[in-house]
Amino acid sequence: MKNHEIARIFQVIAEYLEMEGVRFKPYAYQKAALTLENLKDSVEDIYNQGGLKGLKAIPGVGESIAQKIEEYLNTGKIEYYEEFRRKLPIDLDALIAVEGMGPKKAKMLFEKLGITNLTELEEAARSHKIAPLKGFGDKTEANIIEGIEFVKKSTGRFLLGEVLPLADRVLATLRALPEVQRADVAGSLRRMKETIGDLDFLAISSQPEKVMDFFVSQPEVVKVYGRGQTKSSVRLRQGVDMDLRVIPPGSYGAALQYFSGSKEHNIALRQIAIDKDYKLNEYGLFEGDRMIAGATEEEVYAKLGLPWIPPELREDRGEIQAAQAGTLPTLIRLEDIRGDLHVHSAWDGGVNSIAEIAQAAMALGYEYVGISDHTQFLRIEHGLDEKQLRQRNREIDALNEKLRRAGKHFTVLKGCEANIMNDGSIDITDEVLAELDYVIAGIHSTFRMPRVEMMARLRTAMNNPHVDIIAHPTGRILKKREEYEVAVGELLKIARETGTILEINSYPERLDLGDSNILAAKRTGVKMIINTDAHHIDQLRYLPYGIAQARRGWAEKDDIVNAWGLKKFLEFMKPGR
DNA sequence: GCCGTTTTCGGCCCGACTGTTTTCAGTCG
Repeated sequence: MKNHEIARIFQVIAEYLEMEGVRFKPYAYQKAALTLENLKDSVEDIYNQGGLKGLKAIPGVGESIAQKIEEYLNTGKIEYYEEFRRKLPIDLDALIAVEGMGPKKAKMLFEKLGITNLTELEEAARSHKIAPLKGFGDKTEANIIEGIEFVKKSTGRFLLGEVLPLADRVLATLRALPEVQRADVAGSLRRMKETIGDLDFLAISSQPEKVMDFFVSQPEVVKVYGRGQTKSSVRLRQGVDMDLRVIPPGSYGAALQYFSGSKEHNIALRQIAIDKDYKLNEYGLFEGDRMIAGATEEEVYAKLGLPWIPPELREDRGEIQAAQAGTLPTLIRLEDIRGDLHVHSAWDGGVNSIAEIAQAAMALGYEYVGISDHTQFLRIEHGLDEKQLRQRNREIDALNEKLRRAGKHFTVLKGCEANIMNDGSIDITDEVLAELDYVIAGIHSTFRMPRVEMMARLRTAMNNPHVDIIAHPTGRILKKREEYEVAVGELLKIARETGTILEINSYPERLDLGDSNILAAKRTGVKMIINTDAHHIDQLRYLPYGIAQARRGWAEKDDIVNAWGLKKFLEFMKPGR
């Protein structure tokens, strides 16, 4: 799909415009980029069927942007963008990925020091060339160095949400090949880790040659590292490396186990094999020279005296002991989820109407959906004030009435994503909060607060009898920003004491709480909720990423409040309303 | 550059914070 390519270009155009200090236009390009990113249909199809007029029907796309899409579809480039790149030939994306660096600073550093990329930025910062510049200083320079270090730590890894759709596509194509009897994804992707280094595929095939031919000649391959009988490695245009191994059927389970990892889990498993005088490797489980298991994972685990362990648990975090004791958790599944409670509507600048959201949620088989628009503090997100919240509530009431009359067993809940101010207070009056079905509260400003103050802030918010759920509790942004100063142990204790639910946010950059915090929450007896934070109905499909985190954190149905029916869910909300 | 149940022009993207300054520019949500 060209949608993503064009969205990316629009995003960079927005940054270039920002750089030049142009007002409002960046917003228009950003909005168009967001819409394209989430569009279900390909712009090629839309253009082929409806021409320029069809493109202009896309929200946020007008005359000028439609023409640029047309230009890209016809020529593969957009001259407006190329012009910017000639004028300011810098790796803008990489530079502003550094926390604290924005388009303006990037421009300044290019003009004064000729900095075009991360390496040059780091060199300049380390040799103290940046601090003396007007508008910069020692702290900015130190922050840049810190930011670069964080970015470097996470380079080479991709978000689960970035690579999973890609891997699914490759896997589906592999499985469709007549020469392939079986194919699976292994590695950290199978374990659904939040970030992925590279993709490992395994296959059984009677004609490995043909499978390898296919693998190395996929349209997105830009580099072939190697092509052999049993293993090939390639790099895709998206920057991801992929391996494919063809495995003999008798070893397939052992190989799947071995290449799924984690390394720590495998070491522990091999130790069990050694204790039984066996040997375990990627070819099978051996007693002396005799293979006693290998075709399936189940038989490998069984011969080691263990039930099959779900890949998400394979981190040597106690899953082997639990398996031995027969106490493995029954992990939460996508099918268990009854509703999504963190969804933004057009009321706060999201894309879709509440009716559209309800429709989409029903199509996903949900029993309820909660609208959680931003509140007034977040002006940029068009946060609602009390009056607007009430207006919106009336719309929801009317919609519920309509659904009821149509005989639908579906409920739209009235919520909000309120802001936790620096002192822990909420930016909406108690009176209006009490009129909602539930309240999510989150921190959206002043992240660099010292730990003691941050915890006091959170404690105050969680003690508020109207605050039911804390959104993205640690504030981390994967590959971009560390957690804010949260003492997770203390947070969990307060959550338990106050009956506050902690969110598992499914947004691919967040996945917050993360897996180990989820496990800690479960052990503390804190309830959680898996939400998408969707700003567009297509983002309701982010939920599996949150489910994956929850599964990695050992969560079961009982731990997750939106796996409960509506009545039980509502009864669990605080009695402050 | 987009958009319209007040508008085809004039709004939209505001407010807090940080780090730099001595009144403000840049960044972030």
